[in-house]
Amino acid sequence: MDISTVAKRSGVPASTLRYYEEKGLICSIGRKGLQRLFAANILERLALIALGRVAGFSLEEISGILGAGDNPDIDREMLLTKATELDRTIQKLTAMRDGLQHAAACTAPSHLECPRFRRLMGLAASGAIKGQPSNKPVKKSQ
Amino acid sequence: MDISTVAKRSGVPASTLRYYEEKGLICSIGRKGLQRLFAANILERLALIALGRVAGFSLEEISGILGAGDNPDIDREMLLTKATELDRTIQKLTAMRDGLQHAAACTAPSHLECPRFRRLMGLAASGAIKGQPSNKPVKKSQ
DNA sequence: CTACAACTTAAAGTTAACTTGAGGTCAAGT
DNA sequence: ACTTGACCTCAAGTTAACTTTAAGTTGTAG
Repeated sequence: MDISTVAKRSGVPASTLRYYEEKGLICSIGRKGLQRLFAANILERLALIALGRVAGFSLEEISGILGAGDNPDIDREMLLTKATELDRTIQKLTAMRDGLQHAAACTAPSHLECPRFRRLMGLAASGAIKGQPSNKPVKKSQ
Repeated sequence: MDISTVAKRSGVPASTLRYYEEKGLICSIGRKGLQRLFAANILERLALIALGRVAGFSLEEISGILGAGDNPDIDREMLLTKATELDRTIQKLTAMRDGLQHAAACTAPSHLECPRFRRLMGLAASGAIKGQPSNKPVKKSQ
């Protein structure tokens, strides 16, 4: 597949694909002239990268998790650490989701004054602030 | 409370507090000379902001959710939209957490070849790539 | 009352993750 | 053979979210 095919099928712009290659997150399987050629499994890898991004990992961390090369043997302990980290995040997000849902339905004048909302958020927020707030959102794709 | 007290108690640096105030995410309740004074509930608000950050919302979005002012009446539909968005994220992260945990235990040469891993990730990744990948990680706090 | 540590503002600098632009190459259709 | 459009590289630009720095002000301990 050439780069524009990958771009079309994955939704990831060609410029980003080149950037990812430069960063070692993906690699082309060869060239036809100057044009990069990618294997079919690149789509899967891009999906995993996207997934890592929404999980709040940096490209560097993702590179660590996925392995910069192809199938390096991976630090299993690190994987478990990431899984645990993710688990804490999931718990917070769950509380936040519930909080948002409740806030949408709640009749309290300000949801900051609703005890239910406060309890839900308190759950999530405890530790949120001293934890590692490591996400930074980006322009929405499209 | 003065700014350094807030900083100490919340873990959010004073420079960030000033930045958040400038952006309208928080507001000081007054001044003693030039020094900002904050109400006690600022800590709660900061926790909510931190929470929003790990949920992948931008400061602007958080400002929208929390209300720029104090207790404006909020767009309930937007809250539900955010909750739904969050729910999809949670599902992806859950699949990813399970995938990571499995990968750590799996004996397959590369987890990219382990069918269980692929199934877990496939679940999460479907839509991840065409969805709105709106997270961007940041330097770890501390 | 004076020193000074801690605050203030405004502006510039930093980082990650991209995107854009200029200038060049090349495979493919006519 | 020649044009064309999609690709290439490399460098510079962009954005969000901060941090740092420079220069100035101030509440409080001595």
